[in-house]
Amino acid sequence: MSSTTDLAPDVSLHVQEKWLRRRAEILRAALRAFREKGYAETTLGDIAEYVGVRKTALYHYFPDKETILYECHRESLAEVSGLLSAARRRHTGAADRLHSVITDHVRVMTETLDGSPISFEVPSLSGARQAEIIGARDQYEKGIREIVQQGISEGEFEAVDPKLAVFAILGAINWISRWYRPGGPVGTADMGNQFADHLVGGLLKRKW
Amino acid sequence: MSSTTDLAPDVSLHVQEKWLRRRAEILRAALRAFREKGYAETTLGDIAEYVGVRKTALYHYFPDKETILYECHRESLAEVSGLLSAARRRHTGAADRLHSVITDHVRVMTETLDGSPISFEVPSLSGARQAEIIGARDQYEKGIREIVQQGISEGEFEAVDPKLAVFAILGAINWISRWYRPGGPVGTADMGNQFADHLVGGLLKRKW
DNA sequence: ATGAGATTTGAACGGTGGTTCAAAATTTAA
DNA sequence: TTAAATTTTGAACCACCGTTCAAATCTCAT
Repeated sequence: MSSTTDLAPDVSLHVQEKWLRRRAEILRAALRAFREKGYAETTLGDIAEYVGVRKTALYHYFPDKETILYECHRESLAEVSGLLSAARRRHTGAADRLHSVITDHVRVMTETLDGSPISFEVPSLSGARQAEIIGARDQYEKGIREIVQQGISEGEFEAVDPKLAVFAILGAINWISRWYRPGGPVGTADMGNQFADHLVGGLLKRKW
Repeated sequence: MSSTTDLAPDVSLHVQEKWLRRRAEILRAALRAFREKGYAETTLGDIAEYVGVRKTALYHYFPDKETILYECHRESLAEVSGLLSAARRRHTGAADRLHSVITDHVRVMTETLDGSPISFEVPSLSGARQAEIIGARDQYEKGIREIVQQGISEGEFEAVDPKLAVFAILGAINWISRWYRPGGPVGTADMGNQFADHLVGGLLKRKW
């Protein structure tokens, strides 16, 4: 019947929605497995077990293992991609914009992606897919760098190397996937704010 | 002849030193391969190729792949483990101590470990080894947390959750392995200082 | 120079995991 | 209810990779 990204045109709406629900379930299970074991050590059997099927059922929804990873990446990026423009709309100053991006990114990491490890698994993608994901990631980084540069130019931030500053910020945020567990003992509703205060505060011009 | 952690007692000094040199070379190659591909995707053939031997030669020096990883972990921890006590000896204030630890840790990451990805590969260790590495890592984190707590208690730092603050700091530092490349375009001699200024500065009590 | 020891190599093994494919099972729609 | 469509399953395949082992090669020490 299906190509594994969408359904045949004559399939009923009910069947389509059921298919999409199962597909989404597989992606959720994959994300969890990748977080726990990494992509390479996760077997299709692991993912299937979390879903409650056998590994070969996954081929009804995805053509191969890598595509599952790729789709996880795309979903993660979709969550993150609007954060910059939202921060720019809401705020004019660099500090407020940066604070907003960080807070939102932490929220996405913890509430939507459940501590997604996806930032780590880029090298497992092949050729064009890897280039695409890296491209989108680099766009996001660039956008944050521009905010930092804005802060420096307007005298709000110390004259740091924006690239290093952004790597530090994104490192802190991406590392959340290493320790954050939904319902775990660490991490509260306010952690986005603490992260942002810390990471933005450290850039502000010192008043001596 | 050898057990793979040391040599037979009657082996000449010359042969011992040669053996140890080769062994160290293998560890260096492994660290590089793990950085580039991750532990799971790195084959023994990859490591061997970097050394210029065949994969089976590695068994003369290490009993299995995991032991290579374990030894990489131990070496990394050896580099990091003295940083806390050094900072405590050198400084009395929390901010100075924290600044010192961060600067030193960044230096170790970039100069000694060439951007070691080792923080990421803990789940690949089995049982007792994993517990050991996690234990040592947790000790280090705890030490940093105590510095942060000192800063809070003495009114030097904002009243943050020390655990979150330390995760942010260690995230930023560990993330270096994702973008830092020896001789690469990013990263200068002063990046440790920028990182430390940023990450410590963000904790300092605000003066309004 | 030579024999012993150290080091490296290549062949082989076995287990694992991604993938294919056809049959079985389940669901759907008339 | 029934046939068609969809979904799941299990058997099988094969490539790959960690590991073993004995032979080949190299190095060392006398």
